[in-house]
Amino acid sequence: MNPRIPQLELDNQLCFALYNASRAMTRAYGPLLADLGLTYPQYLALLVLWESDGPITVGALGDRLHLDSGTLTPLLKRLAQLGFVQRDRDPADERRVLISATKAGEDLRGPAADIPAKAFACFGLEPEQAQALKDQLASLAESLQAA
Amino acid sequence: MNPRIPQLELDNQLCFALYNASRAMTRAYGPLLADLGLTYPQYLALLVLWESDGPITVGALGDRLHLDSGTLTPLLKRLAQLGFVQRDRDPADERRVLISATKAGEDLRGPAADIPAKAFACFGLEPEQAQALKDQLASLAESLQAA
DNA sequence: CCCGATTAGATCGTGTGCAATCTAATAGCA
DNA sequence: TGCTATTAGATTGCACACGATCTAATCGGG
Repeated sequence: MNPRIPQLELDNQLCFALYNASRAMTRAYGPLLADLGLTYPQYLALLVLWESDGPITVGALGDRLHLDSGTLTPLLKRLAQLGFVQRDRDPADERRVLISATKAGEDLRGPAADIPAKAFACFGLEPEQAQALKDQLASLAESLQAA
Repeated sequence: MNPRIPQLELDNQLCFALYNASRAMTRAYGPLLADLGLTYPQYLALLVLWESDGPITVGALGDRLHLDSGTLTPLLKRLAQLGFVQRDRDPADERRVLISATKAGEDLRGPAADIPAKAFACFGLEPEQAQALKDQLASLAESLQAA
């Protein structure tokens, strides 16, 4: 009935492969993060906080994760509710809100350190392959953001 | 202050590269699809309908896209509201809902045929690279779903 | 110093994702 | 044939994403 249009077939779409793999990855992290009481985007926010030298603004966090305040504000409020981060107005510039990990947030770092290896075990990839794939994806994201 | 834990650094995470690239891809498709009045997941649903031989159930659509009824039911209702698909109970099995593209939905196929090429132009990749990346992502998704 | 422009977050509305539960319909077996 | 188990979708609740708008605070030129 339908004339085939090869470039529209789902299995030919890089975009779908990416979309599907990304959701599969998030699902794979789910159980690992549930042990810590975190969602995947919350985990990403903590990764940024853990490697930052002191408090950072919502904007800086957003630059790093490519998320805007519409996403981050409620996410950070939930993390604060859970006791993992603090949100304080910057006295030097009252427009800004400084985010920092609390003691409880810092204490998640230890258990979290095991997660990447556990996840990696599900990838079915050699370390070099994973590295190469990561680099290709970073490069692709850059091209897409430039356009 | 913070001891560095390399395996927790954001830039070392394949998961984040994937998450970020996927969102960048969806954003890149946004303007192209807005011309047709579609969101990205709605576009994916139509891709499946366009290549299917007649009406398909919600479940079959979900199998193809790896989405459950909690996501698909409202998405398909919106597509129906827009006039692009029809939802009919299967007379042979009243539990099932058959989804089919309407005339208006079929008519989107022509303009949609240009979209993959327009998107591809933003990838900064050679066709063989894109193909290889797609295959790697499909393989990764399969490993993740198996685990 | 004042005022218009910019900036940082917050808020709102819409549309996914997804787990959990619910309901109706079919299947399958005693 | 009845009854229980299963199945297909729908519904609910929660957490993102993200465009658009709002508000308060700061900046910068005159």
